[in-house]
Amino acid sequence: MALRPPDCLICETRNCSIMSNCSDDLLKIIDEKKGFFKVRKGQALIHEGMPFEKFYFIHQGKIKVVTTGLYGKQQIKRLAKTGDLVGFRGMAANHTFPASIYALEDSTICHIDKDLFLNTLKSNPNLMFNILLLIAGELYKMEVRMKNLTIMNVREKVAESLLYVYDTFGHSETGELEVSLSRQEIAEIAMTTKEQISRSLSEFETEGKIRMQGKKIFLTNLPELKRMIGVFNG
Amino acid sequence: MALRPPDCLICETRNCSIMSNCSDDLLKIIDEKKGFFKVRKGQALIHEGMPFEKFYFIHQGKIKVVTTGLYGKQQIKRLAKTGDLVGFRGMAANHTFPASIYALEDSTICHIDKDLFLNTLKSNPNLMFNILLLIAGELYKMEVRMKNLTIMNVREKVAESLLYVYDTFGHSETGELEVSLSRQEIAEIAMTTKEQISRSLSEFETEGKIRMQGKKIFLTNLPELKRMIGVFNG
DNA sequence: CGGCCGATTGAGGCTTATCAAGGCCGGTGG
DNA sequence: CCACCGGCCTTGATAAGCCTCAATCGGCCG
Repeated sequence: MALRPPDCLICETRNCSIMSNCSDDLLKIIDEKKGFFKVRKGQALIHEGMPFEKFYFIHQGKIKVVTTGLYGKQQIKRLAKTGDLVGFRGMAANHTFPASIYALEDSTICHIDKDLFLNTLKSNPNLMFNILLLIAGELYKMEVRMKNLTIMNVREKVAESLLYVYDTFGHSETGELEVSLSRQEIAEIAMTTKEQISRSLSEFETEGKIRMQGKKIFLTNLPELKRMIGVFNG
Repeated sequence: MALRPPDCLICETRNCSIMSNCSDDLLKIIDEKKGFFKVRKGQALIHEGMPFEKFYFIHQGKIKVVTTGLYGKQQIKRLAKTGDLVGFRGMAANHTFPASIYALEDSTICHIDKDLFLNTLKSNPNLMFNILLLIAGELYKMEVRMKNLTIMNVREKVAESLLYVYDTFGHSETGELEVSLSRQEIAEIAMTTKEQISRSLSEFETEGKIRMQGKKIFLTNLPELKRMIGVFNG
């Protein structure tokens, strides 16, 4: 369990991440200044309300972003995985983190100082433009999700959430979701209750839309699930 | 009703808008290339699904951003006014506009070519950084709003929507909302029905939270409204 | 003055959250 | 190896909140 940080220049996530078109010189600076740590499944790497001081990259793993709303209700705003940049919402939210982030499995995290990263951006318009596109994309996805969650009924929200997990964390060739989530966690994604998740999943199984086996969930009929939420092109 | 476009260099919205730290040279280029038009109350300036080709600035007026969801349900995603940049979500949404935009009152609009604006950004890191912060701010606000709309009950959503209109479009010294919205429109902001809006507004009036007079709505007790939605600091 | 459109108010029914009971499964200790 | 325990999941019953439909009201304009 060595804590030797990975080398940015040969990081396996470099090619797919936002840093893909970052020059070697720039990366070398980031590499020297970056921090690195591990988090175990279930542990938090960011606590809601903490001052915003760093940007975080998921070097390896899966995380959930959780906020607390009225009456203490928990909501999973977002899921992220290896290669994703997280925590940048602190930039806009009065320089505190608007949400907590928990590891869904043992994960490794790199982080760099806020000011260093922002200065890097300013001296590198291409990188900044990529970040801009990234954030604009997040905004677009969030607005679509908001539209869905405020209009859909429970069954539709559950279907949408399953597809969201499927798209975000991937799946085996049998359609099995590559993450283990409790009913409560799925409920916090779909903005409903754990009982409704149980009911909907049971219904979906009898309707042949999914298959369950222990804690595993297989999406065996994607077109049907997509049709439920108004996606008609397979 | 002359259609002479305003001069960017002396535009009254320059100081408060995103273009505030744009150099005169840059503004001169934009000024020469920009388009300008008027739109009457109720008319659309952007139609959902249109190809994304321009960025739009509200030179003068008030607008609503509307999307259509499952079963044709309309939702008002956002309100904007004089000086605001609108339409940039098309950037992320596969280069089509994800929403329609309607004028809430007679308004004047400036627009510039997408590529010209993006090139301007790339050659001006400070401006790009401001746009980045703007978008990050929009993302943050959208996430807060999503949390609210998915957790709150109807009364709370109506209170939240009234405060949103109040903050966005301003108010007279008597607390009167400076915009005229139908019950249906308020419902599309709060994600409920026009009947529930009627009921909630009547209740709020008897509870002394607001006052109504014809089509006018006065927010006469802000602290009470804010307390309803969990804002305790006055 | 009449008609039309939006707002209001009430009644009914549907969806969903909540509460409660029972089942399943994995872990632990006898 | 088996019994027990606790946590999570499932399923059912109930109740509350909300949407829908419908009737009435009120203002505005022709």
